[in-house]
This record gives sequence, structure tokens and C-alpha cells, in this order.
Amino acid sequence: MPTPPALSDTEWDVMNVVWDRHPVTAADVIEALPNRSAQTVKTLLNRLLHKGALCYETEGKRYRYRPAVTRERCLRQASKSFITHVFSGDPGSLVSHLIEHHRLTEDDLAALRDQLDEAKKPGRKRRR
Amino acid sequence: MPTPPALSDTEWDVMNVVWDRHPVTAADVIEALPNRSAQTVKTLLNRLLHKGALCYETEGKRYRYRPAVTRERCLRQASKSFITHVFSGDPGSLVSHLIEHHRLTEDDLAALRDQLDEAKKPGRKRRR
DNA sequence: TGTAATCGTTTACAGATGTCATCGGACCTG
DNA sequence: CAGGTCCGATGACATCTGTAAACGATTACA
Repeated sequence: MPTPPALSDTEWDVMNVVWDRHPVTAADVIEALPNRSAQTVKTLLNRLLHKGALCYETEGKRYRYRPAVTRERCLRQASKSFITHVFSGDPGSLVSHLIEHHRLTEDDLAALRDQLDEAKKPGRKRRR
Repeated sequence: MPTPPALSDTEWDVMNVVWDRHPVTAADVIEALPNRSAQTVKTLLNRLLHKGALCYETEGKRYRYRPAVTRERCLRQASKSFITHVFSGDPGSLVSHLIEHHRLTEDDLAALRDQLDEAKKPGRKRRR
């Protein structure tokens, strides 16, 4: 279980498209990211291939890209790094900050309440 | 209200020290960050000065650094960017991810529950 | 059939990042 | 006073990022 490759902001944008709709062609990703030029997206796909975040099968001359790493693992990695540097390693203060400063919907809040109750249950296994 | 300067991971490490104990000398920061070489820390302090994140007063030949931007503003900025790219703009799913995958203490959970209750109060003003 | 549109690949490039070495001046110490 | 020390400033440098042009092969259309 090697560490998943670190992703830059724009690489996350690309990977999110791939995770959401794989398999995808370059054209699909380009269409999904109207803010970046087609060339830029192509470069990013290529870099992600080389850093092992993507894989592909050939379909005619096109590629059909797929994730080569799970979103889950990348999210953990990124969140951990973010918390370490930005929130001095304290996940609690990040959550707190989010609830205070980033508008959550009523549904979000309700879901979180449920999740907290769940997390509270005694005897629940905590992952290390 | 100009946008606060973007901070890199190592710059956050430095800024957190400054926010926690300002005013600080370079030596203070170097001591607080044993993982980086003294030279590296000095370079970071210099860059942070030039990008307007720090200011200082002279004390003899030393500098006494202070934050030139609030941690609050920088945190918002960084969290927003992180959510946008890594969590596709959905703060709720970040909070959810944190509760699931990043161990929070019982105190954290209790505090969050209180915070949620607070956030739930009807008629509470939501920021834009 | 030749020409334009597609694709992935390669090359480019400026700016950011992380890490340090070196430099010139002030200071202290013997 | 001379040599070492400490300080901030400056120079270096490899790598990463974001953005995109140029290239060669292939396909599709006129």
C-alpha cells in the first residue's frame, strides 16, 4: 500500500471528474472543466498518468481514463497534510472552523448530528 | 480588505509559530521548528515578509516579527480553496470525512454537538 | 485524395516551493 | 585589535505548478 501520489489543486479538479464519471476520454474531462484550456487539461492528464494516479485502456486512438488510486486514500492523505500544516495538527479545530465559517445546509447539520451520535457509541472501533 | 497572501505548507508552519507567540525573533521560530534547518526558516521568514504576511520592529540588530494578517482570514482562505479543489466545493462532505476518518476526542465531539445546536437555532443570522 | 480536425506526446516557460550556502556587517571575546 | 559569532540579505538550485504552443500520427470530410 504505497502512499498515493500527492495531487495539486488543478490535479484534484481533474481527478474529481475522473472519479465521478470514469471511464472518461480527454474530451470528457475538457468539457467538464471549461475554465481550463484543452491543452492544459491534456497536460494534466498526462502528468497524472505518469505519477500513477490514472490508468487507461485504448479505444481506437482515444484513451479511456480510469482512476488508479481510490479517492478515499487521496482524500485522507490530503486532509491529513492540510490539518497538519494549516490547523497545527488538530482536526477538531478544523471541523469547528468549518461549522462556523463555511455555510452548511440544514441537511448537512442534521447528517452531522447523526454522524456524531454514531461516533459517540461506546465500543465503536476507532481506526488508528 | 485585500485577499490575504496564499501560504504554502511550510509557510503555514512558520506563521503558526508567529501567531502563537508573537512577537518572535528568528531564533524563536528556528527553535520551534526543529525539523527545518535554520537557514530554511530564515528564508521562509524573509519570503513571508515580502509577501506581506509578516511585519517586524527592530530590536538592536534583531527583528521582532509579528503577523501582518490575521490567522482567521488566512484560515478561511485556505479552507475555501481546499474545499473547492479537494472536496469539489462541498464543505459538508469535508466535515463528514473528518468525523469519519480523523480521530476526534470525546471533547471534540461534545464541543461539535454544542456547536451544531448553536448553528441550528432558528433566526440565527447566516453569513452570506 | 488532399486537407482539416483530433489525439496523445513533447517541449516550453515563468513563477512558486523547499532547501541551503554564501555574504557583508555588527558584536562579542580574548 | 583579531578572530569567531550571530543576523538578516542575497544567490542558488532542483522540483513542482499552471498554462499552453508545437509536433507527428490518424481520422474524417469535402
